[in-house]
Amino acid sequence: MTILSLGLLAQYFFSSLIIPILISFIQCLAKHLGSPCCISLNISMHPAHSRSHCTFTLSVPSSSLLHPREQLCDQHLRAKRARVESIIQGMSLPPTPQAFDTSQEAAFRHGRERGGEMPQESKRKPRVPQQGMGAAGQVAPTGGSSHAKGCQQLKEQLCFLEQQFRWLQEKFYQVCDSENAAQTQEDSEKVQPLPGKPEDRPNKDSATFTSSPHKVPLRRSDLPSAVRVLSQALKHELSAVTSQVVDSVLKTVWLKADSHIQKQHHSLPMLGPDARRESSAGGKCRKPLAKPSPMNAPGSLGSPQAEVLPRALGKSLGSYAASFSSKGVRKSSQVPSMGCALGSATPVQHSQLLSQLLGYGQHSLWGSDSRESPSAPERGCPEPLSLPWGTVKLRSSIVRQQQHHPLPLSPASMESLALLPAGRDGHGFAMCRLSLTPRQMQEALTPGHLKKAKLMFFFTRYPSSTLLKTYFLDVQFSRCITSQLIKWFSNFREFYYIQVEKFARQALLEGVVDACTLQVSRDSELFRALNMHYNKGNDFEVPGRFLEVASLTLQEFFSAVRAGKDADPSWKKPIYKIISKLDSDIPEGFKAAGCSQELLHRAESL
DNA sequence: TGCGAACCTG
DNA sequence: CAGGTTCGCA
Repeated sequence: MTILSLGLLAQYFFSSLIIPILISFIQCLAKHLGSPCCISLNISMHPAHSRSHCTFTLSVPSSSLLHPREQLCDQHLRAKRARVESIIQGMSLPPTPQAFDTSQEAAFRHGRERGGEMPQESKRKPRVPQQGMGAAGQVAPTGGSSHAKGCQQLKEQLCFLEQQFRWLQEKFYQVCDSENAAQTQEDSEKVQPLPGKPEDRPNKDSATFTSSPHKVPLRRSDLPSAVRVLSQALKHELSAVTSQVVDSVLKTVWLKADSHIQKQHHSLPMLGPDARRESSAGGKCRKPLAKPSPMNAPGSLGSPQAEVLPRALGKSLGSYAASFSSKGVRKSSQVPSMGCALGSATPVQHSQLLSQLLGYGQHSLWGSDSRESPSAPERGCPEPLSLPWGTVKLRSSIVRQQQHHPLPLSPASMESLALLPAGRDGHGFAMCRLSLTPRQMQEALTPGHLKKAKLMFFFTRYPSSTLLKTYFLDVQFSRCITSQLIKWFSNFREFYYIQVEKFARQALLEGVVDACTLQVSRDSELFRALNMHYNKGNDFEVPGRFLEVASLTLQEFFSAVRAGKDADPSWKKPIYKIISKLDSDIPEGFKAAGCSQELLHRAESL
């Protein structure tokens, strides 16, 4: 009996993330492979350290594990890969479709149908994944003993898995080490996996894991960005590995399930291109919001997160912060509480994801029937956190609802917004932030964020993505999120320019001669239209600067139209250029955590 | 070629 | 407001 003992990363991530997935899949796999190649799964979680340590062992009959651990080297993997590739080549034979029999097969078929990407998938040429996915993935039955082959494949999967975990573990410590030079030696010792002595690991891991994940963040309450790097690096790696695990195990089961299957082999659509695309570093996200993939959660952060970090924004209170009145002092008790509550929904969500992928109902194999995450404190965890991942589209309707029922904020209620602790520098926020798991930052934009963005438009019409990241600190930025925010402002500008142009033409028709006479005041129709759009309910005092910008925009459009420049298809470009230089600083209050939530909460409570 | 912005549409 | 397309730039 060969034991693969996988020393895991901090329980925080694995017990809630990886373990449930692995357990579920391997159980599924074991069930499917049947007795001759039975897999015994032994997961021991130390009760005393249930939140800090766990051991995960996979026991596989030695008959199916032919290679010693030493052979996990790259050369071996390459050899296997070459072999697999040769199999694939010999596999391109006429398919012999066969009906699915077992319930699981039906489930897989279901999952594939749900994926709905069969046609494209079959066209897609086989990917050549980087992390050895190929070795695990595309093995086709050649008609021999499927069980034997299944076991062989399983063995390879496990080897691969172990390698992945080890790599991930090292990654983790690398980040930790970079954080804490004092611990470098000690940690690096622990990181070194000792293949020959799996039994040694639990203790070491235990010692390490009980300290690192908790100590590091808490000790560095003054370094949120550093912790952010850590968390995001971890998320990225976890996602990648998880995705690969899922892919490889599913493929094994799938191939095992239908030894006569054919074409579809190339296209195992189960996880489809989405999952892979999402998990691959720097994966595209062309349609970020159309089909929110659950897998986009933590790991789709292909973007260099380091970019986000330089948050040492020098910008002080903008010259227009005056638009927020500034009396009264915000009580410390009002420190934004957004996201502070710990959500333990992760495993559940993963299970749901897996269930759906496999075509199971929500109440099946994974034993998860709760749709809602364990309720987080209402105040601390507003709506978004309890929603399933990435349901941005869903939220759009929420936005609409709320926009149709605007609840005006009293000027007084806005005061505290301006006085929110200046972003993450508030101690409470820093601590809160550090206690967030990667997942507890918003992974999708909420109605509150939209409202905030609209108000920000009064200050900046052309925010850079960097600036947006600066002002949406509670958002887990990904390529998708960034593009959505950018898109929002694009839409805002579109509406803005359309309105201004409309009024400019109207002024021209009304016989206005001097462009300088066109001034936008709070009484003007143009302002009302704009205010209605960006500040519905008039619960925010629009900065005077915005009136100046609007006036200038109006004059520019007026002059351009009067000069007949609108005959040029791109006659607006020069105007855009002018206006883009008129952005002003955004009040620090907008940076505050929970700012966007408060905007809505306040509206709701009034 | 990839990206961002504008443009158009629903 | 979001999706899709086009265009210009690097």
